[in-house]
Amino acid sequence: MRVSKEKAAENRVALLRAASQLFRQRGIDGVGVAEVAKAAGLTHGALYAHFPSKEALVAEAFWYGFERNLAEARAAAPDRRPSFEEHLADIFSSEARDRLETGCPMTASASEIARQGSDVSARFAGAFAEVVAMLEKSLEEELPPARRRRLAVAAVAAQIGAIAVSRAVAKADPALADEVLKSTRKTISAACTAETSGRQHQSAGQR
Amino acid sequence: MRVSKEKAAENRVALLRAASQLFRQRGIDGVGVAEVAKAAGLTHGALYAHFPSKEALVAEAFWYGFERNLAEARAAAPDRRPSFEEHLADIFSSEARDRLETGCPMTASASEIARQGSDVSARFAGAFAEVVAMLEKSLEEELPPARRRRLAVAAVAAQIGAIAVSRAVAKADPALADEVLKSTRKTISAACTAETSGRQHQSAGQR
DNA sequence: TGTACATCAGTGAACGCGCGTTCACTGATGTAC
DNA sequence: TGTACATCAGTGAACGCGCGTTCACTGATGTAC
Repeated sequence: MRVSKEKAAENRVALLRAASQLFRQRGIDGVGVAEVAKAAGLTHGALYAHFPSKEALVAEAFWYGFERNLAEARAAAPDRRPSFEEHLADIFSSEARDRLETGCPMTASASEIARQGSDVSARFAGAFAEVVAMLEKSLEEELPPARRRRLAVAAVAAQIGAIAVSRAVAKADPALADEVLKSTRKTISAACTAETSGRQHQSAGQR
Repeated sequence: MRVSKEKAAENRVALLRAASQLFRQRGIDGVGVAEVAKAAGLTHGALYAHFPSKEALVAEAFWYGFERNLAEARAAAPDRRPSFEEHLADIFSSEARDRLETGCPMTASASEIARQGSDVSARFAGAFAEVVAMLEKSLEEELPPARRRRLAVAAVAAQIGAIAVSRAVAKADPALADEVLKSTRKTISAACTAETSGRQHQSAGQR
């Protein structure tokens, strides 16, 4: 039976939300289209009225989950811009690790993305660039542009690795899981301090 | 038909090698037991004479692939111990990124491991600890134990993230893929330099 | 050393199940008059 | 505003296929005499 345009749009969002959460929780290959549709209150056939294939759903759901988290983070602190250290405290927290199905889609699916199509790869690259830009802004008064960018890129990559490792060892060695987050965060933080203070004499010897 | 004990042992290794390569290349959920058996020159039934379940195969294959790589790396430089910087150049290289099916099982499956059982988690934790120990040794003359360990843990976590991100964005943005490796490596390297030179005054203000 | 036989690695059919995708159909929505 | 009808979101059966696992069977190996 046909459904109003508003209801159809709602259903589309419900599909994206269900897909995004399930993919983060159990992996892209670990969840079928029928389960996604069911979680959204629909049948699998309806899904194909909104997305041409699972691959397309994966790409859109990745972006949906990412943007939603980013918007939420921005809404949480609307007036002031968090410092680099505050960002680090946030993204390297054990809460960020334990929040699987509502966490960042990049950290949830990092090693699976490489096996997806170029659409998904493009979305991942876009999300990565947005987070890097956010961190760069928090370093505006601390470092010149090139060094800001280098540190921001490294921080995001290191965070994705630290969370993935922390999750991977959590079952077998919870203490190690916490240590990984703490050590990686402190090391990125130390690199930032080093760049900030020892800027001039280091740039002379580098190239 | 029964087979000699030597042949059976060879077959077991063939299964582990095939499983290890295929899982790294196409993901744990992306490869079935029948395909693994076929790649090893056997039928799927034979696999269950060696491993009680796919989960068990995953755990053993992970460890097999990891140990084999480590042994190879050690055999490549038997007389001297590589420096920290040499390790970094090695593990953050674009070759390490592009060698998917023979690369490190940790970087290949990072985000998938969290969804596996505790056997696999334990193997991952063991592999992580071995690589950390190797890096710690390369820092023996540079830093006191606690700082060695912190930097080594951070370096391995950051590397796993950098390779995963580099692979994820490679299809959509090859330049970004290279930048991620380079920036993360330089940042870890900078943190090492900072720890080495500014050791004393920093440890006083810390705790 | 030669023979009889238990062992067991490997085969391949079969199990129930879920996968992604297609499609004829339904019936409320939205539009044209 | 009221009526006729085209549109199309959503349904659910069906497609071929591969999944992990089980099991009766085969026949060379390895052992006991």
